[in-house]
Amino acid sequence: MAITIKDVAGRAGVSVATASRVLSGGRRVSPELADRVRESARELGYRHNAVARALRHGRTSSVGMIVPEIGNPFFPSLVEAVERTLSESGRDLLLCDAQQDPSVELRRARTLMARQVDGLIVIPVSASASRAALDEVASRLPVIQLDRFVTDYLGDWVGVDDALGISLAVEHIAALGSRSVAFVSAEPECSSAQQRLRGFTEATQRMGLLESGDRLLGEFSAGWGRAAAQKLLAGPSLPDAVVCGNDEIAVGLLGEFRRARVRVPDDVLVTGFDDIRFAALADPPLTTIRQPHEVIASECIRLLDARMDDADLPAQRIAIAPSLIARESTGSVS
Amino acid sequence: MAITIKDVAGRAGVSVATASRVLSGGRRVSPELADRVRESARELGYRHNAVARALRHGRTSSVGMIVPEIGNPFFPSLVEAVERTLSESGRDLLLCDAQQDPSVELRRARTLMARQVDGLIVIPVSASASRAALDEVASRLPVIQLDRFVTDYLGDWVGVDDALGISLAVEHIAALGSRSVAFVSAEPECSSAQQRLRGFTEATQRMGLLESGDRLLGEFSAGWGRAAAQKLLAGPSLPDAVVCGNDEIAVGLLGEFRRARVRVPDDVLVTGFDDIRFAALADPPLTTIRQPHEVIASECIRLLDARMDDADLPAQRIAIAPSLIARESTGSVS
DNA sequence: CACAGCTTGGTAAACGATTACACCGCTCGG
DNA sequence: CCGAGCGGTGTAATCGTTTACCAAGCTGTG
Repeated sequence: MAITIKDVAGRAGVSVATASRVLSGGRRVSPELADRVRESARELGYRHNAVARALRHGRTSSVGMIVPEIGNPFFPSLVEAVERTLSESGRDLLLCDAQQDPSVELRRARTLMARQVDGLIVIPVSASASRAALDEVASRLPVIQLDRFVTDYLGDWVGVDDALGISLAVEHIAALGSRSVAFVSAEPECSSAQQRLRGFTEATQRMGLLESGDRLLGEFSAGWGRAAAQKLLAGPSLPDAVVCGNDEIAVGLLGEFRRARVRVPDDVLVTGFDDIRFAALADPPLTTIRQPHEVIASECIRLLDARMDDADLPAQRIAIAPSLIARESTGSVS
Repeated sequence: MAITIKDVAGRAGVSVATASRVLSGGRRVSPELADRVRESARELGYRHNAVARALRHGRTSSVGMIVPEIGNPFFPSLVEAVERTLSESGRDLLLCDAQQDPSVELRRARTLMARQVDGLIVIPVSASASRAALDEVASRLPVIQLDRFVTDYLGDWVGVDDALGISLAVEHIAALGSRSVAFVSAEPECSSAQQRLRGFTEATQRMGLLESGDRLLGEFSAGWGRAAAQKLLAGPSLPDAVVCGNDEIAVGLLGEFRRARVRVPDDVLVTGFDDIRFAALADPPLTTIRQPHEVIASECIRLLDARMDDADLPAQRIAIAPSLIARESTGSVS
């Protein structure tokens, strides 16, 4: 068995209470005893047992996080930012992957609750089907929705202003002279998809642009971007610009356009969303909407802490403005 | 306060022992009492407390994992596979990011130990500087090194056979007629970089290829790929092929070649390593070495479990063969 | 000089679950 | 008819820590 505080106390010739006070800084302890305890702990290689401490305190100093699918290149950067922010206050992250499945998401939420995490950060898989998990958790724990939210669910949320982001993209291509524009995104299953769609509709109307072709809604993947490009190519004429719901779609689309010898940006402008690591490396480099991960993560933790402080705080929804990163896919920089 | 097993027992009119036996299946309990307990638990919305259970059992049913940098696109897929594999046996993953810094890595290892994880999976940041963390942990916990390993460290490891992978790439480009080949990779700071470098040296010698230009060693990033491409372009002549240490480097290199109007594969062949999500979407699609994540993850957990079973098992090093994925960057499929 | 008040240490009770052990009442075999 | 054995239940110890409470000793003041 590992060294416990009892062993440390024994070797130092003090009671466990004193040892505990020295090691986790409760009350004052006389210098000589404190030294003896520290020395003894060092000699024995004592390490505190966070499980026992958590049981006693009723807090684990850990936060759970459920992500729809960690393999999706946008989420790791958010996870990284959250993990870093938490570590600044000495807390750890328990990460779970929902495998894009609301029932897995619910199971994960339950095990995280069982592990007594102090709070939960959820990027919901679905705007509707994730409600069950959130409801169940929220009755017992502080929960913050990150990035995406559940429709009509009254809870805290922090994320990027998706509609604004898309409108930045639309304004950008309009300013470059585009008159007709297509939208390739995901079915409005999660809030991001919904808000981006709404943002697109509103912005195009506001700016008096022609919507060319149907809105092509599939999923947030390069494969869908490819398929959508084929649909566009099969149509009577290409739009002046294609606004994509995320970068993966845009990258897939660019690949298909390239294969079909459609030149970007000469023949058609293309924009993405998220500014994932590879957006700048695409061919051509992708104009996109950047999400400020660090800000989003730190607002998320701030909100979580506020909620932990006061469960009766009114729900907050914090939408953070993204920014447009102009690259060659919308302008001949070369 | 939350509902405890005491509340459940009280409401069902039985002792906590009986309630516990019903709820976590210890000894047999008479059907009527069992029903009463289950009913009472349901009515009260009882959820067990995994912290208390862990303290009692001395096991947490959780595994820690330390990753050099979750933002690096190769790691999330490994994390995903590990998480899924663990969840099959009802265990959770505590994920930590080492921020590419061995001292952060050590701190993370310590907090994971404090949390009493049942085992630890480490992708070491450095082949030398990560030793301290591993030594400290290994004396108390089962540890498996994943993907990378520490030099001369006697511990379990599971990963891909890096040298073999590179030799696959070299043989591939040799078979396509290349006579001169450059190697662009990272400084041999971690074992992957070391093994890939060794694999390159051995394979080129074995096949009698000319090594063109110096080996260009920087870091595993697209930025370095770009810089390396510029160095190659500045040289007297391009090699027939460039073998890259990973996909990010290759993608950066492709971008720079494109800008310089060097045609791939016509003027020069390029290969990557890892088969990250974006490899197939690069321009041209990247020939690369695929790592079988699922196999690696499941072998990793198998080894971890074996180690947990018997701490005295001799150390195992499991190198899994990768496979070559041929795409257009080494052949004019179009 | 006596006593209030402060400091410092120890004793023991939590935290929530599991489980060794004791006990009770039944059944069944001799 | 008695005792052994067994199935089912409760009591209480336990996991490692923190901390409320208590006691003892010391200081300083009226």
